[in-house]
Amino acid sequence: MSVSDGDGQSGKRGASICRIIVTEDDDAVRERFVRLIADWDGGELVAESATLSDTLAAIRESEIDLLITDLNLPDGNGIEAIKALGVIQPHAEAMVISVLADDRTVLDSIEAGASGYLLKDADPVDLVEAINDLMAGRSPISSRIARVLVKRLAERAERAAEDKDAPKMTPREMDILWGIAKGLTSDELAASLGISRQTIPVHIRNIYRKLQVSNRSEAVFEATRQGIIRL
Amino acid sequence: MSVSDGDGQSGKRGASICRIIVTEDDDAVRERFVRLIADWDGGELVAESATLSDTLAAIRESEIDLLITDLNLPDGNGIEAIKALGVIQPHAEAMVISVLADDRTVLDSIEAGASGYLLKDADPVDLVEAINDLMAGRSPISSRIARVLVKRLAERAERAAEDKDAPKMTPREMDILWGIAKGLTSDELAASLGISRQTIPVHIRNIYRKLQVSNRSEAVFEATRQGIIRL
DNA sequence: AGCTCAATACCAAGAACTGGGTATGGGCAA
DNA sequence: TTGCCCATACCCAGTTCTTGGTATTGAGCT
Repeated sequence: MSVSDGDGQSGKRGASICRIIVTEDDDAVRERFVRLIADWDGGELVAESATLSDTLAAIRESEIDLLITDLNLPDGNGIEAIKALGVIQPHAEAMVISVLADDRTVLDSIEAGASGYLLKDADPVDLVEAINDLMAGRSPISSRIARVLVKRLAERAERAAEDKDAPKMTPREMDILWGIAKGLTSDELAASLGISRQTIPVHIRNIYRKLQVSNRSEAVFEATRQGIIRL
Repeated sequence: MSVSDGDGQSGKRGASICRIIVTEDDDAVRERFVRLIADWDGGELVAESATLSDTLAAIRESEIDLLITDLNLPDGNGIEAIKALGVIQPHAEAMVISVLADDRTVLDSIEAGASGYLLKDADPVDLVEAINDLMAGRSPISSRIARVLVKRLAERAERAAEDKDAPKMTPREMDILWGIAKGLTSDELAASLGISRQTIPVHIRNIYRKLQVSNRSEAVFEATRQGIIRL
């Protein structure tokens, strides 16, 4: 199946040719990639490299649209190249092609700025389709890798679900809570909500009771910890 | 191309046949899915449904391994079915097949517990490969959908990077900061740190200056927001 | 109709916090 | 060594918070 939804050559780079760097220390694999790009009329290979330092040099010296990189490089980690690319040429995309699939590596790559991540395994990778995906603002990602992302996003939701037994604040109490988090005094709070300054302490006491705290700073801390206040 | 890395029928459900529910309100599309599953020898169709309520009933009444669902249902949102599945049959997997690709919908689906998300577009979807992926603990995800997940994970990293220019607190100031977050008064703080109560306000003022705030609750809020205090 | 609860408003006393000073010693870097 | 900064300590005046009351209105539920 094609997990990618294809719409061909269309891309956010418009009609311009995609300038590419390929970094891969295995000569055979790299040559295969290079040939695929050469046979394709939508991209131009700006540089090919087998080491991190060569790649970093190429990123500094040439304008590119796409970095395709392995992670295990003889002189370092491809993630460094992705980070450098994000700093020097923020407009460019980055894609990982690696055998690594552990959570830490995958998440580090994505957080470093990789938009695509293909697993280098039995299946021969259709590089051109992946490049088209990237240039069209999509993210070609192997299903094993995607699982890591899904797991990560789902576990955040689980934590939020645990917070569901958090005390329920009334709308007014939420106003007050945000106010004290922002450091407003009772007077400022009253003014900003258009109510009497005498009413503020009542709400605050109710908040204290619900959060089982006894002053403003502890309330802010607890409310944040319980996810009632999201940053 | 196959973005999925295939290893065929192997799955974490072992040799057992995969029990499936298909929910899709478009009769033609649903029939196509049903036929694909019928022609495949690795799965058994437990139920097919065109509505949310039928699906919820099926989830309650039948043991299943996989829910394949559309989101736009005549009587509600398929995400509800995914949530129900997570509660009633937590062992089961869920996959979305929808035309929707907006961030909110995608993230809600994943957070509800969907492990796969295929976009219903021009490309005919290879359902069987997607099911194999899911049963093997991988996540078949269209590249347009994957982009949403990548974006979300990357923006969290960006925020963490911004935190690096957070003001540096001295060890003592960190003690004080934690103390006020826990709601201690100056006296309690002095006692717990074994220093004079007169010294506390000095540290607090320094903290205020560094965080550019003017009271305890705002300090707790800012310190939390900037990652100086981790929950 | 009666009940509960959120939201509103007011008063007052005592505790806690804030912001303005000043000063000493210790450690670390230029 | 000098200078800077952290940590310590003290004083004080003014402001704000906390906590104890009481009470009215309207929304929602039984």
